[in-house]
Amino acid sequence: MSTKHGPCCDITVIHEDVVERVRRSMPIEEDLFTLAEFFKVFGDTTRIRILYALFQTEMCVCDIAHLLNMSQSAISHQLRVLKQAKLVKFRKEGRVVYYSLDDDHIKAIFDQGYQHIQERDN
Amino acid sequence: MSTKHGPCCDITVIHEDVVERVRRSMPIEEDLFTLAEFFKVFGDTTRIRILYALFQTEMCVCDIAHLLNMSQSAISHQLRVLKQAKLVKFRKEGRVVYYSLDDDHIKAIFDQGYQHIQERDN
DNA sequence: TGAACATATGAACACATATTCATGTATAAT
DNA sequence: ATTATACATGAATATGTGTTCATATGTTCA
Repeated sequence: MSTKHGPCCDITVIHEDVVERVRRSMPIEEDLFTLAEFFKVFGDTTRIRILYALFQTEMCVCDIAHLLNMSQSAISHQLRVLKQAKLVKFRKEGRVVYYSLDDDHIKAIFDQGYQHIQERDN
Repeated sequence: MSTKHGPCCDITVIHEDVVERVRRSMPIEEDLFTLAEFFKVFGDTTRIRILYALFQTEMCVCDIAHLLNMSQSAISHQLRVLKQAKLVKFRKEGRVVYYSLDDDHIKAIFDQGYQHIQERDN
């Protein structure tokens, strides 16, 4: 294992060879950004609660708002985020809009998250 | 399907029965919060990049900083977040601190995320 | 047509968060 | 001991984000 030292943009590097090898294995920047953006959607309690609700059945906006004890506007804004991430889809029936899940991976991702947390908090 | 209407905290409810049924199926508030907190950790490009680097090998702080072309301080702060989430562990060797992954689910979660994104962006 | 209603949306505000900067701590080397 | 090094950390700052408020849009019903 090399023990080279050297500054680069004011940063000391200890294992130049390791850094180079890892650098070549890294996914492209754009993909990493997209992945982070995707997980950011799950990083909010309100959106998590909406998704868990939709695991059970499709629901209209005002029912979700009632269920979560939040304003219709707040829910609508969050549904837009979920819609943009293509995690939910919707159908209109008159003036009522019913939202439902639009992805099979959500449950799997949640379960993986739960597993980690449970093992972690022991 | 019932079509009851009624105000609750200024919110109209259309399907009272559906709301009640879903409410009973919801996980407890604390778990949903914890899960959101967990996913929040993945919702940042820097942390995602660190984790991808550590998929390859353990690395010390300054090497990670060099790899990602960021300051030592910025990396150190983010490593603290990853450490608190128990996603990485570390070992000290003199003054050098080597970080590595501390969870088997990370790769699986990332793969699920990638799958969704790939299917979505077609 | 007009009123009521379900939802969407832009702007404002409050709060969270990522990075920088300065500095502290611990270890190694001279 | 003193200096240099690798990392950690608190404070400050800038940027991002969630909710509220007001209002717009589109549909139903009288």
